[in-house]
Amino acid sequence: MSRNSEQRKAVLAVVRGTTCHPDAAWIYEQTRKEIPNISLGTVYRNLRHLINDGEILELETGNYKRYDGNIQNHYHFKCARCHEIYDVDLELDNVININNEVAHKTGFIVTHHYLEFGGICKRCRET
Amino acid sequence: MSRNSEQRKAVLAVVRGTTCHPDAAWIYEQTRKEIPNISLGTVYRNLRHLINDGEILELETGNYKRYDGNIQNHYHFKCARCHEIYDVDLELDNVININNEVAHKTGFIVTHHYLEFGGICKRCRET
DNA sequence: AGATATAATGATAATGATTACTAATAAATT
DNA sequence: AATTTATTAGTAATCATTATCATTATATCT
Repeated sequence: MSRNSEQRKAVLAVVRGTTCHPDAAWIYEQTRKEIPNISLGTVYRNLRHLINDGEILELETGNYKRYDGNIQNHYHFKCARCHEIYDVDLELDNVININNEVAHKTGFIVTHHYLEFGGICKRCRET
Repeated sequence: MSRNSEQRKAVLAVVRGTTCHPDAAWIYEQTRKEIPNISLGTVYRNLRHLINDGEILELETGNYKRYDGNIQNHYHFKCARCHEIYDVDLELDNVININNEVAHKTGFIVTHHYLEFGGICKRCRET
């Protein structure tokens, strides 16, 4: 049974409190401002716990994982130059029903989809 | 300048010759059937080279990377139970223009998108 | 064809992110 | 208060990937 420790609350607050899709090292640095002696292993353990509970999302980004406190359905844009991940808050109505379309054609159970755009972000484009 | 070694040709042939979206270890095992003393580092080096040349694609899958010899535009389905990746060869006409839609709304340069479906595949569903 | 330059290789060491381990701690229950 | 057990800090271990380096092989240029 979950005990909702101070460490877990701190990790969740950090992930929920940003839109920068941070990695574990950044979350570790931030939580240390509240709990200076927190262990990096504790951060990883609580991130996994929060993912299993559906409280945060995990993003697969090659060399390391990043985390997202926004569990609402939304899309991402990843800049190929600075590697920053931006939220794409578009209402893509024409994307909504493609789960059903794929399910029908493949015979698979389709529960979700992940859509990520790639290119160059505005800030990188202007420099 | 590229020298198109036997090792590179073997790695490319292996990645092109399957639809299973293999990881580096599997590609290593397969190429060893042709070139028994090939080094794992050589496999990694050539995979990276082929990616930079646009001859194969790299898939980000959490703990390790997987590779795709199909560079045509297509989508994927990842089974949450067996973790197999299937090609989704649908013509999703309504998805084609979303790059432009996102570019217009964000001001970013949008060159591509990656769309992955998730759920349970047919084989896992039936067992 | 032979000489030269340099890309590529095999073997192994190093790296970096993540996970496992362990003894100690702290919170819920009795 | 005693007991149970999840959680922690600290550290070691793991695993995929990358870097290093001496050697080999291939393309290019006379």
